[in-house]
Amino acid sequence: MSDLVTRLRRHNWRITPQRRVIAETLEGSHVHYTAEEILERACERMPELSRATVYNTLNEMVALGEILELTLEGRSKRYDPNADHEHHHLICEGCGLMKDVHAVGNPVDWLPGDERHGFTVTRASITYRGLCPECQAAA
Amino acid sequence: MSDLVTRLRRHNWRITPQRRVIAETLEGSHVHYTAEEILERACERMPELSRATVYNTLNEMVALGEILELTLEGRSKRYDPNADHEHHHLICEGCGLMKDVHAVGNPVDWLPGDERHGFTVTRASITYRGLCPECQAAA
DNA sequence: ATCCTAACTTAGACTATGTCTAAACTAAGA
DNA sequence: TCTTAGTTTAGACATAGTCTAAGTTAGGAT
Repeated sequence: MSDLVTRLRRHNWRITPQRRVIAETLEGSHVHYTAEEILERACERMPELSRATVYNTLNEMVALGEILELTLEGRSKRYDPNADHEHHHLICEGCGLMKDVHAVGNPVDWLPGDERHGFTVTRASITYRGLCPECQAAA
Repeated sequence: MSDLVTRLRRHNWRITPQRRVIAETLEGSHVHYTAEEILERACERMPELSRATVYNTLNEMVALGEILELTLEGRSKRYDPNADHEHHHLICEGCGLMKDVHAVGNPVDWLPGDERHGFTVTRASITYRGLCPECQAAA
């Protein structure tokens, strides 16, 4: 049973078969898929599912705050079902592998007042880069 | 005289009129333009400049390490001529205004060893989000 | 100076990613 | 059953960026 589906239902969101398949595809993964990858995987269970429904559904889940949209390099956005708790991302510069990570402290605190240019700063996300164990071995 | 042009020349890079215009357009700005914006502005000085040359030139300058490519939300990449010293970005969630900022300390130090999953972590960039003074007033 | 070659530039075709539209379908209440 | 709002669909459209093939240019060799 998908916990994401439960959370979505609380928003009085109609849980159609299409939306259920998309939510379960997202949540069942430990990597962050692109919309096209989600379409491809969801179509294995529901072949008539359309591209537009996948894009619409992902955008709506982002708007509801139940999943995160990640804009990283490479061309396409990726979707992270883990919107619950603060986390950052660690990306391998060799192969593109991505991991969720947790940093100590709040990065907002590391930004001095005179660097804020009058902004109210509400959040911060950190993208760490390096080489994963496999790519270190290959180098 | 463009300092970026000087740095590019050191890479034995042929400085053509097109490349000079692109470099000077980049460097003259305090905002980070998209490739299309650079094309548009550079064309004011050199109307026959082609889109392909702008994209090629920007990609080559990124590969040489002389400018930074920023992948932020919104659909297009932006280019930052200030590759020299470490800095992060602060973005207004209201209007999209972006500022370069400097945080205290090195974010790599805030990532505990057991959160590194065996990666060698070489760098980190922080994206701060909030509301600029104008958007606070409007809210 | 002229030739040669490699580097550079160009227009436009092509690809990838994502949005929009209009029509059809579905579910729930009157 | 009828109505209505919400949902889904195919495909057209939009945008960002890359590729290709041909033409141009710069600079070294003769």
